[in-house]
Amino acid sequence: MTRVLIVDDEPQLLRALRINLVARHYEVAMADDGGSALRQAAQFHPDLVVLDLGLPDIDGVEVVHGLRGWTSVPIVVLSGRAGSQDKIDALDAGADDYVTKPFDIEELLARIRAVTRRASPHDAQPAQIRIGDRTVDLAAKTVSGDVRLTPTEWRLLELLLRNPGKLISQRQMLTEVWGAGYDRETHYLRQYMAQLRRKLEPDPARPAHLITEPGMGYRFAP
Amino acid sequence: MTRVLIVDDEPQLLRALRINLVARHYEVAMADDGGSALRQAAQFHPDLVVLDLGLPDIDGVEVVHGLRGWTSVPIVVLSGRAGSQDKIDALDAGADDYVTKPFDIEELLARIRAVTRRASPHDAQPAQIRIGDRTVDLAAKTVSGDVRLTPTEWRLLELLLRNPGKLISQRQMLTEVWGAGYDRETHYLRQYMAQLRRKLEPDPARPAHLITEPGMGYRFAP
DNA sequence: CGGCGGCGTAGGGAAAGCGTCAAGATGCGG
DNA sequence: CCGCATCTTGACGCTTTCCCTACGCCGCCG
Repeated sequence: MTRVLIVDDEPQLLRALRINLVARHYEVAMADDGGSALRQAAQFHPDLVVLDLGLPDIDGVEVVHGLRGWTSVPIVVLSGRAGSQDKIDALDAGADDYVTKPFDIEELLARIRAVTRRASPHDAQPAQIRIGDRTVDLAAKTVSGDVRLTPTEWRLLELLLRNPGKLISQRQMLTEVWGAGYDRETHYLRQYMAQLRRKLEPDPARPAHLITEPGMGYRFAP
Repeated sequence: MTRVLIVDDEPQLLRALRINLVARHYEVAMADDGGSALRQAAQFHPDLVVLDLGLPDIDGVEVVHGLRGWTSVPIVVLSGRAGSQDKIDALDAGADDYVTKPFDIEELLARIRAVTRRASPHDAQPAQIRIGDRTVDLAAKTVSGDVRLTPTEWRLLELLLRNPGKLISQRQMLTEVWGAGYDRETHYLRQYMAQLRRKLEPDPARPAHLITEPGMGYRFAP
């Protein structure tokens, strides 16, 4: 299920979008200014952000910058301003698409489908991954043997499993799982890596797949 | 250099786009109907396709289908038709963006940058460097043969490997790895270069790739 | 021949980083 | 309002890594 964060200061537009998206089985979160948008993005971890440029507190382009500092989530910008320079600024700041108001809701949905499809090609690859004697399915969010993981554990595990063999730095893990501003909280990592090892490793005391690289980060060894 | 295939049946628009793209250091190929577009795409292997919907032979949406059958190259559609249904059809066929004529050339270029930026990190293949019988991957921070390096060793090795064949002065190594103020601590270098040789060189006593230039610095010989 | 500067090797103590246990917040659904 | 699951925070041994000192080797030059 695709998770969408809608950011707009007009309640009726917010409401209209939410209804349309929920009807199409999107999971929706909402924000009505730039500050709460950035906070929501860190907490909600959307797969897509629909962002109005005309916000009461921060300029929309700044919100794009703020998001791009730590995530590559697709961003579709809405705006009343139809000028070319506005579009260029938003796109070059890191937005993926730019739609001018008033817009046709069906067109917006098609553009949402387009950027979402482009951003998630990893759904095509086999989602079944073996860790010791357990099997993890990232798409179905299941682990064999009646093991259950919390949302945070899933985000952390997914990040590691999507980059098999590659070292993931502590900074990257912290910003991608907990959001920007958490780069120093390294003991969150120790805490949750320990949990994952307890739940997944055959011998949690001697991890064979979720490997620590001291001073740098962690690595998933297939 | 990004390779772009432009498909349009109006010679003057074709020409205008080519000039603008070449000026921005894109590599450009052109086609003026659907058939030659598909043929060109197969031969030229573009990183981006700019596609006019109104072609003399095949409908543009069919061209999108034809391309999507075998490639995921980004497609930006141009069209004179501004109706929502046209946009939806093109986007759902697999296009990444839809621009209605007449359009501002700068806006088109910004949209080209946006879709290219989104698609390009995909073809990033691991940069592997050979040292003797070992293979080093700087991105994944791995060395073949179960060799592990410490953070300081990685910083030092990375500096040398990113400048193959080039002499790196002791001063530069010390300031970049240990920070300003450590210019005199040359014995740190001896210490860690010895470690790297032990871990990477086939015969650590006779280094063939991590080479000392007495009194000056060190050099990586590929 | 003997001092000297630059280099390579070895080992030990200090510090930073890590794993673990445990308990205090927090949020959610009943 | 309470209980439960989850997320934070704190404290304490243990391991890895880093920093530092000491020593041997080699070529150069007086």
